[in-house]
Amino acid sequence: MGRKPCCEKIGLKRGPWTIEEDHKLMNFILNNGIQCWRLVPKLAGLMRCGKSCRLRWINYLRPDLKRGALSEVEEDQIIQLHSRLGNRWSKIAAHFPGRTDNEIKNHWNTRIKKRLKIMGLDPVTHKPIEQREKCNSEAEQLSRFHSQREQQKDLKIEPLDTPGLEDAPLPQMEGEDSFQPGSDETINVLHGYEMLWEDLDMGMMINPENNPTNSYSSSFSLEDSFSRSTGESSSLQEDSGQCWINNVNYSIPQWDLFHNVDDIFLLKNNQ
DNA sequence: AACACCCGCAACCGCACTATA
DNA sequence: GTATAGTGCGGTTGCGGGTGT
Repeated sequence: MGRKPCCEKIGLKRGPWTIEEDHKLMNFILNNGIQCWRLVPKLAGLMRCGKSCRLRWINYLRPDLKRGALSEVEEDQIIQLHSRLGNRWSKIAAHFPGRTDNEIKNHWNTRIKKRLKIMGLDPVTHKPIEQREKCNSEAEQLSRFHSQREQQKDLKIEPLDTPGLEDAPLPQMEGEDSFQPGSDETINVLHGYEMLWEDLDMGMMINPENNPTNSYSSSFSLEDSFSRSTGESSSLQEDSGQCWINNVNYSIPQWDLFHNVDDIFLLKNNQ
């Protein structure tokens, strides 16, 4: 059948949002609520499609968003939920107030997936990967590890698809025999693998977060605005937020005034 | 200092689902 | 029952910053 695009695309702006656009969208929604996303850009004076506005609001401008890196506990919960729900990110995100499906999806794809693979777990099924596949994966890891080392030493290395590796026993965890895909025991297995790998001095590979690199969006951040209104400041904000403050000067709503945002929007929508 | 590569994240795209005429 | 509009969701892409050489 083929649906029409949600809006006329000619002449519409794409790409990163500017502070002015954020400001317009925020002001409009706070004053009028959300009734029809298609009308939002027109009424708010934005050259964007409704879909883009919706996404920007949900993923970035919503006042109840929780910013900052996901904690290890949250990460474990995501793994648990993923084992039950699969890639239903919106359902998973529903368990984390203030987190967006996009954020969780990104985190899964960039970190958790790798972490599980390195631990020998299939990120899709949460089952231990087939022995051969696992060996290959281990071989890959070892290959990278060795090649980095050997590159430093400028030495020739042996090929890694040696029979010895294939015959190597898989790490056996307690209760692994009774492992059920999708069960909560996934977490136990994860912790078991972590301990094992840490014993092998591979902790840095499993937990790259041990050496985190602070990243932040150059776009407008509500966390920054909150910090400014409350005087709170994290180390991250001192770097990014302060820089932002120094360079941008415009008024934004005081988010701590909106204790129950849902009520506000429901009220608007019911009018 | 310059370049290449890697990684994380915001944003886009297209399909699916639901409501409605 | 069918077509269409609106919205939600998941997969993918591309940009920008960080890191290594």
